[in-house]
Amino acid sequence: MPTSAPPSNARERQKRERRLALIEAAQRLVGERGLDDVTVEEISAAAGLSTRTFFNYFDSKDDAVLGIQEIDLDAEVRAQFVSGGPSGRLMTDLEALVAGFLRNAAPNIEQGERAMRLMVSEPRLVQRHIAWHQRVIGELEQLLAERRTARPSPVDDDTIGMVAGLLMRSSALAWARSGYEGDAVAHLPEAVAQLRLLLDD
Amino acid sequence: MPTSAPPSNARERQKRERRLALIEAAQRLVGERGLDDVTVEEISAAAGLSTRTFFNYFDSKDDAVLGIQEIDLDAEVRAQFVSGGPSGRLMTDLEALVAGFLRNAAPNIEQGERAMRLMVSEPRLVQRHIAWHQRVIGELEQLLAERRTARPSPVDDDTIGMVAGLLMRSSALAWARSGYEGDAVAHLPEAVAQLRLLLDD
DNA sequence: CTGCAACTTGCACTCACTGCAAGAATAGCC
DNA sequence: GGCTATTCTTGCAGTGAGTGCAAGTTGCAG
Repeated sequence: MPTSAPPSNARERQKRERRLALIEAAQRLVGERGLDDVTVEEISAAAGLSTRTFFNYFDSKDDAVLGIQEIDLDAEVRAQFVSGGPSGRLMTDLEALVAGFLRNAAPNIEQGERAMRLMVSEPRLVQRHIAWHQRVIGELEQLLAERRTARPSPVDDDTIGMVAGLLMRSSALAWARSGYEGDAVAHLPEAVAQLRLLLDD
Repeated sequence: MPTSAPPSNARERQKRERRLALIEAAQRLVGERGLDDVTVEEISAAAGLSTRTFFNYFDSKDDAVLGIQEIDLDAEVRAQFVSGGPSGRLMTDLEALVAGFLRNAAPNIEQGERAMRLMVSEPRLVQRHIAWHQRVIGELEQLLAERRTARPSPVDDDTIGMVAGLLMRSSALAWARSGYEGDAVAHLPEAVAQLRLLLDD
């Protein structure tokens, strides 16, 4: 028996299934008809749930299409960053941290890919995707405050946060550009390289 | 007679006045009661206009609070960037271009400042602000495509666009941090410096 | 003064989203 | 198995954002 995915608990399993069903229905319908020609009612019905229940799972229609969920960073990655690691060089450690977030971003890689594809045709989703970065950055800024005691930096939190957001999106775009090879994390180094290239003119 | 602000045209003047009245009312009411406890109807009434007219001026309540408008880049700045200038080094020229956008971003500096203040208490506004960057970046990506013919670059458009967005927001934040000294453009070099500092670890 | 174009407004409508309270499913305990 | 506390779903009623349309109103040009 695998240790990872299925929590023996029957309640948790159904919760997960319903969540996935909603995302799946949302992505399919929006792909067919467009974001503004699909109602939450239709999505819910397609997933076999009530409209009201939809909003127990997602804050908005857009969130469901993107499959947005809470991000839970690995405790290990978190602890290492806070204590000034793993390398001691901020930019390098930031890259490791972003990788940690990206790894836990999408539980389902196909849904992540479909979300990326839909962003091309529905620009509003890009905005929501970027807005989601904000939440991650909020989490990150707490870590930064803690890390500062261990290892101060002259760079302000805002800049660090924005660069982290940029790297997440840039990785996702590189992933898309590659035709969705591997996962987004695999394209993080490429994102960093592009950024350095620009800064070095 | 000044060449800049007042277009003798009576229609244009009233349009501008109504627009400003709506922003002013929106910012005041939201400052007093919070974003979710103010309706568009109330804002419109406070500005002496109908609800329907409100939506002839702004796409959403949030846009009015931020005073968001179309960005019109100076033709000169635009032409220079497209033809590979002014310096020929991409990062430097990008900075000049961003300065051009920032200069035309807010016609009224006090309203810009109030918008920044409201973003602190209303996080949703930050998201809308960032979403507005997206529109600017859309404009910018066209310019990039044109510039490429004059002066190719190994850096992809997405990265350049995101860095431009980062610089705009970073400048605004530095401006806020300074206690709103001068305008946002004045803090652009600071934003660039912070970014370089981080990249150089 | 007159006809034209731009702008405002009211009206009716759709739909996202929320709070609440009642009902169904499940977990855990004996 | 049966009982109870908890959690989750759902219906209902409501608020308010945002849109299309058609009818007025206002400023503009000749």
